[in-house]
Amino acid sequence: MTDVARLAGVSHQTVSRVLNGHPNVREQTRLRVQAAITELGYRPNRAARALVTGRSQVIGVVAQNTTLYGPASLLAALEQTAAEEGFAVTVGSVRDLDRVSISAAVERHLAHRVAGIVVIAPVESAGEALEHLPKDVPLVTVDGDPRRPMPLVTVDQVAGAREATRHLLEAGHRTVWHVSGPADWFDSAGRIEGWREALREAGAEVPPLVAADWSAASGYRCGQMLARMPEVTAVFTANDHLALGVLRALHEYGRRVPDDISVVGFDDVPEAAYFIPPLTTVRPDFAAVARASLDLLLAQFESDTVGELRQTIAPTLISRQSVAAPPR
Amino acid sequence: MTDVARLAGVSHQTVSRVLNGHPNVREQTRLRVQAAITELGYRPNRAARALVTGRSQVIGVVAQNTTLYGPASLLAALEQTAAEEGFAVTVGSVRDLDRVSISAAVERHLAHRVAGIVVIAPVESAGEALEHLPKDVPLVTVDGDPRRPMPLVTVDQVAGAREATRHLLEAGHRTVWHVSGPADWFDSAGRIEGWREALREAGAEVPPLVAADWSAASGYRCGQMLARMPEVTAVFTANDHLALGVLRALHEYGRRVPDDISVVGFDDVPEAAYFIPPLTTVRPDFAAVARASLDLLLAQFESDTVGELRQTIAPTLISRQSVAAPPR
DNA sequence: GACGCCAATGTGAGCGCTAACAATGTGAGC
DNA sequence: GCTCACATTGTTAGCGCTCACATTGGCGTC
Repeated sequence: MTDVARLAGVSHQTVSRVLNGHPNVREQTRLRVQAAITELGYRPNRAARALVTGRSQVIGVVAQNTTLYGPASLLAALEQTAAEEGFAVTVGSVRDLDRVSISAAVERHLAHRVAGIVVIAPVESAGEALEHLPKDVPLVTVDGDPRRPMPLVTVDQVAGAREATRHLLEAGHRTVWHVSGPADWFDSAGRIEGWREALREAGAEVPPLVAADWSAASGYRCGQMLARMPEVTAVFTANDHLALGVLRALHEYGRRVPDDISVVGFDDVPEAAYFIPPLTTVRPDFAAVARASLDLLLAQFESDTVGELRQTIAPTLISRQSVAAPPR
Repeated sequence: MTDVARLAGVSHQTVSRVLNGHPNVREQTRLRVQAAITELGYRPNRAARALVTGRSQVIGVVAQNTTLYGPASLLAALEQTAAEEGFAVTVGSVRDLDRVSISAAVERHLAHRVAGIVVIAPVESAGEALEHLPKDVPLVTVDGDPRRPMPLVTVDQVAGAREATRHLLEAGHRTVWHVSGPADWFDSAGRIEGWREALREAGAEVPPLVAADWSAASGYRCGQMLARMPEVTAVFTANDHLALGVLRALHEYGRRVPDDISVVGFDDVPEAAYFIPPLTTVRPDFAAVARASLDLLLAQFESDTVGELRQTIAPTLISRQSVAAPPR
């Protein structure tokens, strides 16, 4: 920086002002400084800036399994959005979403003086951890516990599930079965709730819940059960991979989709359109979630609004060929 | 740090020594300092350390589309491995893998004074960019151009493809068709090469290449073509999503898998075992790739071995039910 | 007992930057 | 022409840490 200043014939402070887009710099000076920067290939040291300002232009993300489609998409969207705002993103993935692991990951981020933290905390066990975190950095939870008083962005699971279920009822099915995600995920809970609500609203009978995890494997096992129950004509699965497993089981038992049984998934993974048959599913808007999360962080940077701030992102039903009227 | 020093009754330098595990500190002193750290909830400021040492404990990753299964898995594995070594990972995703975008992403990482950079550079256009990068930071490419003299870690695409093809030939097929990935990806090129080699070695006829991209959609379109060609009895697709598209097309045209046509994929995505039928595929070892990449970086930290260092990770064939003998 | 050696600790400087304030220059207004 | 306000630039002091070197004390050696 000193070199740049010397070459441009100004003080280092003026260089700093140019770098930070300070208003009171003469146009001519600015150009001279920029020329010097280019000529020397100067690159500001963000570590030094972080030291003096106490905040780096980095946002920390805490997530559990960034291999799953949902978290991976969200992470990518966050990175994209953050980059647009001039922030870098560091990932702190975590083996389990328990209190100790989350605290450790947050501590790691704090040691780097990140400007803010996004915690993807979709399970029960994460909730408590978040309340006991140091309060000295803006924090937003995604898919977190709706009952806790923290800045939170979530996909509207209830609305999505309700829409999926209603879609099946409107196709003429008397009721809809649900293969749910793991019991401790808020996503599961929300989807179950939406499913139940839609059934109740329509006055339909609520069949027993079929509990699974998120994997195609467990979907397959549940599918083997459902396939042998002739009264099952419509299934809403908590995600697309479960749907895939169900589809395969139904196929093996010779039950045709959608002729004999209709299936709706959740997530709209890119290959859902190429399942056999193409899957009707619910698409969450990850970009919007990322945008909202970042906005909530940015808002906290400006004012210290410790907020009950909350954003809910509505998902969209994507209609394909896995839904039809029930057999008569 | 000063506070900790005062509370422990030592100098700030001694605190620093304890923090960095320096040898010449009396055990008793170390304990006193650690007690003070705990009591005050002191957390070292890594930005300050980065400033004085000129390197932060952060590794920058440049990648294009971290939503795809391969890159996402690799990123997660890198993060995991880096964490074990005490490094954080920041992601710099990039819209296109051209020279300008890559340079910009690398520059962003350099501004943060990352300790090293991993570039996931699976396409032709990335190669040139990498040679013109500033040399002042250790850098490793993953899935990059094998012809360029840089530290490189790759999955052995050729070996994987050869194994997949041979597996089909050994099942009795006269030849194997290949649905390839995008032409400018090294992954595609390697898989094509392995496929050709295996056919030649077996003295089998080499059918025309069917070129696609990585998506299930394009697999579906290629599948529609292959389904109508009665002489096609075995297909090796460049990834599992292509296989999914092919499977659906074959299904629609009434060609049974594996009875009429056998299919092998590449990647072993988690749901591949639940395709209809379960997909025989080739599984790359992302954890090993991550490990090797990090080792190559760490090696560069220690000595300034500007290396022709190169690591190739062999993938494994996972045999499921999408392969059988050809119809007679 | 003087000496040297080494382990353990302290001291001072400075990494590259920004914040706060000080010091200039410039033009309008009288 | 002088003053004042304001735009522009410079100066100084750290941010929290590590590095290089200085200092202290204990112990073995001759």
